[in-house]
Parts: sequence; C-alpha cells; structure tokens
Amino acid sequence: MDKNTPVTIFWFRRDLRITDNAGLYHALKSGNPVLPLFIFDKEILGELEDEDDARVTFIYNKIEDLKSALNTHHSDLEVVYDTPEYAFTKLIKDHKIAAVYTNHDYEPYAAARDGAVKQLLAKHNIEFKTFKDQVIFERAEVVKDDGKPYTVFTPYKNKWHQKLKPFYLKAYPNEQYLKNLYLFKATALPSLTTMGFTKSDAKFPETGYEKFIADYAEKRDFPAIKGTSHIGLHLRFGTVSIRQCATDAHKAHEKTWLNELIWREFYMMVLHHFPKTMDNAFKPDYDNIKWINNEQQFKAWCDGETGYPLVDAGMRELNTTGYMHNRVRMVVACFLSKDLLIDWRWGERYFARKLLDYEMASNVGGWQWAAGSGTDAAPYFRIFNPESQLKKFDPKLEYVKKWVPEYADLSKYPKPIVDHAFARDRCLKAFKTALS
DNA sequence: TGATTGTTGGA
DNA sequence: CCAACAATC
Repeated sequence: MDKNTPVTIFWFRRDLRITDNAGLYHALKSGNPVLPLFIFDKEILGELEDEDDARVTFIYNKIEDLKSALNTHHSDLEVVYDTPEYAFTKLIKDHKIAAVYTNHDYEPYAAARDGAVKQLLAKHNIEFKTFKDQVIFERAEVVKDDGKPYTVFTPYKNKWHQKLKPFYLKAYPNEQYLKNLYLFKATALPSLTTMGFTKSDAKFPETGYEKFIADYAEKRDFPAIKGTSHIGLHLRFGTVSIRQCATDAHKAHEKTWLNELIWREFYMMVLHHFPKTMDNAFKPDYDNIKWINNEQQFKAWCDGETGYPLVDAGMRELNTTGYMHNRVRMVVACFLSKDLLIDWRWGERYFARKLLDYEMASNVGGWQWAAGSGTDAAPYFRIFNPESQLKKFDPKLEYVKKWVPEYADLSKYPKPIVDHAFARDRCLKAFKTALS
C-alpha cells in the first residue's frame, strides 16, 4: 500500500494484546487499514530510577510478541522511542492519517498527555477516538442514585453487580477483522540499550489465573502457599482481558477473587472522583499527623532489616522479585505508617518504584487503607501486630525462612528497630492528637 | 482483611 | 486455669 492510502492508527498503551481489545476492534472496523503503533514514551521512561526496571523488560518482551503476531498477518508494529508529540508529528508527515484510535488511560499523566495529543491531531483534522477497555466499569458508571461517588466498598460492589449485563463481559471478536490491518514494514525496533535500560532477569508470572479462583478465599492469606494468581501485572499492561477475567470469575461459584477485580475498579473510581487523594489524605484530618519520618528506619524498612521477620520477608520478596504477597503488603504498610510513623506517601513511592504490578489507584488506595486515612479505611486504632500476623499467616515460618534465611540463626538477625508495644501506644497518641 | 485488656463462668 | 466474650483503643 502506498503512502496516500488513508490509515487509522491504533495506539497500544496498557492493552498489549490483540485478542478482545476494544479500541483495536473499533479501529479495525473504521473503514481504513489499521496501522498499529506503540510509543516508548521518553517522559515516562525518564522518570524511572532503575536501569534494570523489570517493567520495561516486560513491556519490551510483549512489544516483540505483538510485532511478530502482527507480522503473521503481513502487518507490523511501528515502535517509536520519543515523546507522543514527536511520534505523531512524524507519523503525520509519513502517512495520510484518517484517525487515531486508542483505549482510555486514566492516571493523571495519561489524561494530560491524551489531551495534548488530541489537540495536536485536531490541528490536522485528525480524529482522536478512545474507548473503555481496561475495566468493566469506569469513572462514573457505578455511582449512587444521586450521582455521587461511593466511598464504601460494599455498596459499590452491590451496585457493580446490579449494573452488570452480559454485554459488558462480551469479548471483542478481533480475529475476524485482522484482514483490515495495514500491510507494511515498520522501522527497526529500538533496542533496550538505546533507551537506557538493561534486560532484567526478573521472572514474570504466567497469565493463567483460572486455577486460583476456586480456592482463592481459603488460600490467599498464606504467603507460603501458591494461592494467589499474580494477575495484577497482566491487568496493568493489558496482557489479559478484564472481560475474560471477570467472565471466568463470574462462572466460578466463588466470589472472593472477583471481589478483588471490583476493588481495583473501586479504587480507580475513587481516584477519578478524588484525584487529590493521589498524594493527600482522603480524610483531610489525617494530614495533621506529625510523622516522625526517620530516614534510617525508612531505609531499614526498605531493605528488610527491621527485625520483624514477616515485615523483612515481605520487603525482601519485593526487592528480589518485584512482587509481594497481598497479606504481607498490608502488614508492611501498617508497620511503616503506624509502628514507625513514617508518612504513607514514602511507602507508596517505594512500592511504585518496585512493584511490577504497580497501579496508582490500587496502590494509593491500599496505602491509605493501611494508614487509616482513606475511603473505607481500616480504623486508625486497628494496628497489626507483626508477631501475631506471623503466627496466624506463616505459622511454620516457611515464607520467612525463604526470604530471611538468617532468621534460623538469631545471632545474625537484627533486633527489632522499634518495640511494637511502645510503637502502638505512640501511634495511638499521635493519631489521637492529629484527629482531635 | 485487629489487638489488647478485663470479665465471666465452667473445668 | 483458660476459653469465650465485650469493651476499648
């Protein structure tokens, strides 16, 4: 095809799959051949602190997969390493673009970026069309009858179920329209090194979540058991379809795993309505808390050297694998914000840097839950005891021994950096003062 | 999706 | 002596 053929660009972002991709479906039915695009955004990559950031390797692998999948249909994936502004300016010169299609992306940077792209395209009379793809219900689709957002999970969840109709779970049948791809050869894929990254040797979880659904409620709290699906990473980058996940969860009799998908949408809805809560307490009083913010203790927490084995095991699992079991996430978050009285935002930023499955809405929501300042939060006086959490959830010390091997020889293991009974009392006083 | 402390009532 | 329970943080 020559360069005067009008094309529809489909821009992949957090939806790195062909199957059941909403925006791609609409692009393939737009009437023009579809030119697939991915942008390694210099602005986003420039913010990352670690050159072996495993998330970049993960995306890179998936881009290579997408490219070869498109190649089997005699099409290709154009990959640009630059800003979106540069990428589109260049594409406008090289092609006759009828429209740009993509899927909704909700975080603050993404919303601002898409606004700017839309304006740029409008100057060239190019339509910018976006679609819901990464959630079942977005933004204000599930709100109270008076239009106000829910701030408590259970009523939100009930309304979510009420609104659910088969249509929302239906897969987009993209396979039958792939003949509408633009036939071309893309420019060379930039290397990871070119972009300033090295290949991470992290092990990425498989997409298979189905086998975890049935026993999830029973097994999910025990970090030594393989009881959780690790699907967060794939939901984050769209390497599974949320509609497929929700369909499978719905079919299974067990509701707990589906609830976690609804928590994800609950927190996205909260962040949409209350964008300030990204770095402000949802309950403003909680920003009066006088955090101690001891840098040394923060470092001990980051490094898994607090002297509390469950906390340390969690942090070391995170540092080593980019993942932490959810029960343990709650324990380390509570320990940082309540026992150490370190601002939850410090912990949130650390998780943002380390978690493969990092998602702003869930992460901020989870941290504010632990610190007590969020919507539907744990009351401030609910303070986990790291010792009894260990006894309850890792009684045989299997998880601890895996990540903190020196725990077997207590002479080599650090003493607790703070006494829990003392810290609990101190926390209750600090919170009471701030909230009175 | 807690922990702690104090009380009660049965062994 | 210690479950079981309630009240409190």
